[in-house]
Amino acid sequence: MTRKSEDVGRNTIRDVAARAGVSASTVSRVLGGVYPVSSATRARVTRAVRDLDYVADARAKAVAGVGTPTLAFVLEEITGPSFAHMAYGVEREATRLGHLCLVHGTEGDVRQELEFVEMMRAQRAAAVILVGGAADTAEYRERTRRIADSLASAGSRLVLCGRPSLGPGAPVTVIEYDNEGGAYALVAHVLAQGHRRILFLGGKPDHTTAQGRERGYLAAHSARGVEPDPALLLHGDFTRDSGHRLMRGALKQGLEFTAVIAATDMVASGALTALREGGLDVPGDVSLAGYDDIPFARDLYPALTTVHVPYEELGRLAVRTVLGRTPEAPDEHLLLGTHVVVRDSVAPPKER
Amino acid sequence: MTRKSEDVGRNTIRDVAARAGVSASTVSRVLGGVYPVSSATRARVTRAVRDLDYVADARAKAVAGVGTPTLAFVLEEITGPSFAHMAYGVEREATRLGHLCLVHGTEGDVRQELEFVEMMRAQRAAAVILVGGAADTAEYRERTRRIADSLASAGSRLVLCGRPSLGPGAPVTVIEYDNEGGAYALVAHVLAQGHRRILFLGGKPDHTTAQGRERGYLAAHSARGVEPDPALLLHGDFTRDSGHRLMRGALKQGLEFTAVIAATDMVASGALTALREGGLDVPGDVSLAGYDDIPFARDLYPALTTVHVPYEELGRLAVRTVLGRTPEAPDEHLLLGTHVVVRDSVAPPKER
DNA sequence: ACGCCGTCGGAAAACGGTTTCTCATCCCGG
DNA sequence: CCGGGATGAGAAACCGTTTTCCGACGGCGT
Repeated sequence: MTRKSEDVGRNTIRDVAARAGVSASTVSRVLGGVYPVSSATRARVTRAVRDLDYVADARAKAVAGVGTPTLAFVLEEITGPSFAHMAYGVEREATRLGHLCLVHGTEGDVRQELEFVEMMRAQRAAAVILVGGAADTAEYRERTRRIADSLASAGSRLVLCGRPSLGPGAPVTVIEYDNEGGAYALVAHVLAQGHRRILFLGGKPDHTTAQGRERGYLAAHSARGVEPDPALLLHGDFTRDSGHRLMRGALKQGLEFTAVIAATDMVASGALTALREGGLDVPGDVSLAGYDDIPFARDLYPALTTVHVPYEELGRLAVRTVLGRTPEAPDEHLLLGTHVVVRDSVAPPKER
Repeated sequence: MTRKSEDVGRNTIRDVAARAGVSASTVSRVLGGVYPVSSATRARVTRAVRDLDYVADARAKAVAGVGTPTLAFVLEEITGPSFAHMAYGVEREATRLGHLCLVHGTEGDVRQELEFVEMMRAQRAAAVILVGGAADTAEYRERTRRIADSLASAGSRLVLCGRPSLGPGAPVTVIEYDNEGGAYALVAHVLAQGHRRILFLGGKPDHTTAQGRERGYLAAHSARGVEPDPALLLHGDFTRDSGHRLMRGALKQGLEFTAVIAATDMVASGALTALREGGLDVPGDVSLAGYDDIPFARDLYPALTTVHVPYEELGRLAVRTVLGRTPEAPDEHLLLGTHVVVRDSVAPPKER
């Protein structure tokens, strides 16, 4: 049962051909499947292949124009739980469809992103999926537009996931979730409980994801006819530590509020700890809500009310959509829904 | 300042050569860097390259024997926080060293793992990093040994990360952390607080990571001269839900214990919620500890005492080590330390 | 007996690069 | 005026596949 491994080693199709006493073309044909080849020859070839433990070089196949192209997934932070779920969706769908999946973290650095995209162009990747917000400046649009064009010209397609879309006509696929809508619904829920002074622990001011959530916060207020106090609008980033720091600062500063909305569950998680350290009970003294619905949200104490974002589905959809398109297809836009998950961290404000 | 993009498109080195009025060899040399080429020619070529927005096909380069090989990272569950940190380490170190990084999730399925390894062999990947425990059966060893050999023969090297190592002589690099030692130290800590009946929420019985932690649990007991009650040794898996279910079962069943050790922080997280649902205070009524030190551990309430595992470093080391080796190098073994992180979830048992 | 067609397999050209060989200049000293 | 070493650049071979093109061979109908 054990394989004759006398002769293993990095070997080519010609080695197989030699061992089977046929030409390289024949080996290729046997392996390829369709071309008519006599069963005797076929047997000899498959035998040789097995003996040598031969696997065709995928890169050479790629050059010859066969073989499935790779696809690339680019995010800011691999360790973020929400990004991890997108990555999961992308990877699962990619392997389901038989594609390899490259991954790259940019650490929010534009230069790294650019460099990586260039490498993907060289790899002739099927698609490059860029995820996560960005500063939506004119410079961003121009730069990303150039990326999209150059990828398209190299035969790859750019996918923007939760990123600001470019002007119309760019060869780009955009997959988004209803970011602002989720925030709106969440804040509306908190307002409906009777809260009127809601602290917002936001992200970076020029980060589009942060901006969208902030817009939702504001829109929900004005829909309800309440004027939000600008002093309650804080900025940091999407990390746990930011939430902790911001919350601690707000407490020390003596800000008045009865509820806190964190821009992400991570932020909420840090804020929760800070509240606890400040001796405050959640939701008894102050209500708290997050965004993203990461798996841990329900194991926090109290279980965190938050907005569910279909991250995995977002990833799956990104690859499914892009693999159907020709690289030069015009821009298209998909929007997935979000919804509030009500748990235990939001309650009506205390009477005073 | 804008690029003349009249002529972009998937174009080859020959297109560039034609436009610059030189031969393909010359273009290659200009791009390659070292070969002497007159500055006039060089200028013309670089100009043409820029005009066409040309990038050499990385796959073709690979076939020709230049270009940096890819490396692959295989894990069970991409979304697991500890795995995510390893992935982060691997990816960071890979890009630092200029390598691309493929990622693949097996969902614990041996067939998927095998298929993927075969693809990596075809890709002529520099290394395949397999992470996460496995059932350490004879069949496992034989299979993995075969994988190692076949990868080595294709010029790739296998890295086992937190996985049972094979017999000596296998062409494998093994990077581990002190799994059992961490569990030992943690349980010793809990015993030192005075606990004598410690519930263990373990993983799958044949999973080596789970086994190691279980061994640590037992060893710490016997070092202290206490006989652990076998009824306190439960099995599940490494998920949050498993912890929740197991804990709920133990409570319902009326098991007696004053402390709980969970096989992972995720398990602890589920267990914590179950304890709370059961009206028990942690650590007032029962102490709780986890394993992995995921970032969330300190935002649980109470902050979770756990064992820190240097996951990111593990990943970085895996890459750094393997890229220095020739594929056929004999087996080598690295062991990283772990340590207990004392937080608030463990206290002395209640007087009774 | 002969032409034709279908089946099978080899030689050679592609794929997009790099690298080795080879050759034409140029510049210099003798 | 001529030999010779740099210097620069093209032609051709190569990397490992696939695919096109073509030839050989056997069977069949007329």
